[in-house]
Amino acid sequence: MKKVHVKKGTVLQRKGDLSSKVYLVESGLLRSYTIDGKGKEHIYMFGPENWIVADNCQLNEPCQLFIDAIENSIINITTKEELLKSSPDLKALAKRLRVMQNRIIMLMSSNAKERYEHFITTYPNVTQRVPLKMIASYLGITPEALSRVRHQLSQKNG
Amino acid sequence: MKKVHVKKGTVLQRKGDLSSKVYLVESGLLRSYTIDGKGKEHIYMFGPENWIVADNCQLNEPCQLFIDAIENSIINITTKEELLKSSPDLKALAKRLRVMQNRIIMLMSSNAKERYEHFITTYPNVTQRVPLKMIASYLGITPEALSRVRHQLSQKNG
DNA sequence: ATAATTTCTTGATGTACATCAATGCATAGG
DNA sequence: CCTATGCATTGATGTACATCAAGAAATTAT
Repeated sequence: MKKVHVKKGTVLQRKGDLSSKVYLVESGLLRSYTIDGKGKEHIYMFGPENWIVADNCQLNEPCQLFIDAIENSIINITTKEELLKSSPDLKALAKRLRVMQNRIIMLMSSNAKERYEHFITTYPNVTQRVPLKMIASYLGITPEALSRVRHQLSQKNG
Repeated sequence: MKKVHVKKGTVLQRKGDLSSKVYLVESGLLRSYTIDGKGKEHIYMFGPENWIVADNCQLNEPCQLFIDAIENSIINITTKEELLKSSPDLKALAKRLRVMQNRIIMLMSSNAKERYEHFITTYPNVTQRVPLKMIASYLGITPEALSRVRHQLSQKNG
């Protein structure tokens, strides 16, 4: 747990970094965000005082978010390994957080087709077991829109 | 930790219930969802085998989600109190999960105006400290759209 | 203070998806 | 088995928001 002062504009983490840390904000304001395929920024989270900012990615996998300071800030930095040592229950929750993070990013940056493709790769099992209108409801689109997306995709793939 | 068999269609929790439980799915498939102001359903999560389904609401506050079984299922039911007893660290994470849950529901069910109103009540501090284009980026809309929403709102409130 | 850059606003136009409506297919219950 | 209910698809139309463009206001740097 290392305390540091960072200036407005300081970049703490870049998408693709491997050793993603956990930032506890003491004062100031952090921000985490992604950049989508079209180069558009999507803010995932603001981190004001007492907020925890982190990328819920797999340990040792390239992370997804940029994190920077948008005000001069005082923050405490920890590693995920350290946190896991002190409370191993977190492991189960980490998966859950990861799923939710991906969902939020998907909802902010993907169109209907991308959402559907994301779903069938994430939940290959579930896809076969529920009516399409439920998948549409999960994706935040209408059954009609999903039907048209599927038609489009089936054309393309034969 | 009580193990129960539930039939397809069984409702385990209704929006507004006070004693929201945690459901560990052993086999089968659960679903959690909200119903928005227009009566439209939005699926928050599917819970297949080994998934945990729960409403990340405050203890003793009315919950937000409906939970039901969409296949015959075997599930283990726990209370949140029980979980907190066994690992008190969860408390900090619970807040985080709650924020994320609300965000997901907002992204699926709210238009630009509702998103902005939701933001200023959730982050009254942050609103004053960041440029509007960042708020727009957080809300999943364009700065132009946010500007028009704000214009609309200022008309109404004087 | 002045210039340079960024932010915010406003208008015109475009588009992805929603909504509404009708029809053919499944699936379940009597 | 037949009927009823729900599901998926397709077409026509509507709409909220995106995109593009330009100018005004505010902020930052020199």
